[in-house]
Amino acid sequence: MTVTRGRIDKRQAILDAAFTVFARDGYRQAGVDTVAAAAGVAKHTVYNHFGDKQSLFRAAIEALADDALTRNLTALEALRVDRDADASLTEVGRNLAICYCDEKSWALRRLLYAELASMPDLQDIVRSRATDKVNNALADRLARLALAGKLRIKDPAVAAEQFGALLTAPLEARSRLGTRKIPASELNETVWNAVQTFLRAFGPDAR
Amino acid sequence: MTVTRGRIDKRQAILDAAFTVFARDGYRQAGVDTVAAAAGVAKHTVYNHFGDKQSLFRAAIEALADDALTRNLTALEALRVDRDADASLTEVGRNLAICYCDEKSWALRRLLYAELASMPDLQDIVRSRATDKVNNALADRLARLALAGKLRIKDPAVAAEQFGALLTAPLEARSRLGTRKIPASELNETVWNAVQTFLRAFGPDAR
DNA sequence: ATCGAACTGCACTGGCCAGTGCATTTTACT
DNA sequence: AGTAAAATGCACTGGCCAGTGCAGTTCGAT
Repeated sequence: MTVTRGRIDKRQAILDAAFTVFARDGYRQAGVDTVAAAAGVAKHTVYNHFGDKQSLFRAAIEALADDALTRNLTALEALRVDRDADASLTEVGRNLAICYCDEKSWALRRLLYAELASMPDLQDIVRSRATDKVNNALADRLARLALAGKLRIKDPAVAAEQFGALLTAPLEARSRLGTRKIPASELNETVWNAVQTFLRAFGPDAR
Repeated sequence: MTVTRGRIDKRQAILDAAFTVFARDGYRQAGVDTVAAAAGVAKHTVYNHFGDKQSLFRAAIEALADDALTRNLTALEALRVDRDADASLTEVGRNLAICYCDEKSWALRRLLYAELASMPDLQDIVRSRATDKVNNALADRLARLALAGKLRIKDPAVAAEQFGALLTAPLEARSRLGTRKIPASELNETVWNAVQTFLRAFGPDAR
């Protein structure tokens, strides 16, 4: 049915395996042999599809970024004008926190950080494919809440930046850069702290 | 005068060179030969002092963390009860921002992130030597401001965490993980944004 | 002046791994 | 059934680098 189905399947299998192995071992430590084995594929096949190790890595990062984007955009959908700001922000906060603490997200950030020096463009790729879009979407939704009189916001972009900051920075510290799983109660508390502070600063009756 | 002075000097030279080279090339990519050359020392001397590459790396990280601690604690000294909260917070914010954006700080975070998987204990070392102490010191000072009626804070630890979040997360994004130098005007603006939001949430006339 | 510890220069081993070549087999499509 | 593209298995090269061994030199202390 599908054209060259076997080929496409293998490509995806390699991509998945590459992510798993790179996330576990890191880019340098991971061997192409290991990736091939994890994908159930001959090493040659990997090279046939991706040319060299670096291209494979890039492809894996890009796929990961796209995946993160859709998950984050979905998380934002809980932020609606027709809802109570407090409850809505809390739910979005929780959703975003869960995305942020996902094992895949941590792996992506780790790999990015680690190879920042040797592949500086990777960061731009991830930013333009995921981070920026999520921030913009969040700013858009905050702007609508502000228009509806539910928030007092001068610059939606700054507000979005700070909402993200109040969420992610504490999560980063508390999860110890992703090496510790945050218990649900602590996660909820962190989200609650972020939302409370955000609302004190930007809520409808903020000074 | 000093016992085995020559030895101590070499040790420090190696440590400095190790930091420079590791920061530039990354732990894996950096060669011990390169470090030795940068220190003006024979490779054997490096092994005499530090045993193996990993121990050298750990020692360099620890020295870096200690250095960061003292710089950050100094930065906090601008936060005084006898000053205007706004001006005081802004100055501390600026000081901390400068520490955070320092090339050494970025190098430390990068190396930490990159080797997180292979040396998980490094993070604990850095946290206990630097991060935690800075956060505690900040929380202490905020508590004194609160006692003096200049801030409305329930939990100083959370307030400190969030002040840090409002500062560092935007800086991380805007400097693109340290690969871009933030112009002074933008840095000031970021600090100002953070302080304004913090004061709206925790200022004396916050709701 | 002498002794010993620390340092040097150089050559070498052993392991790791990206990437290649080739002969063979499987798969997809006609 | 036949064909070409894709995949496989395996052996191999070449480069990189941590760590060692050794013979000789410098330096600080007594």
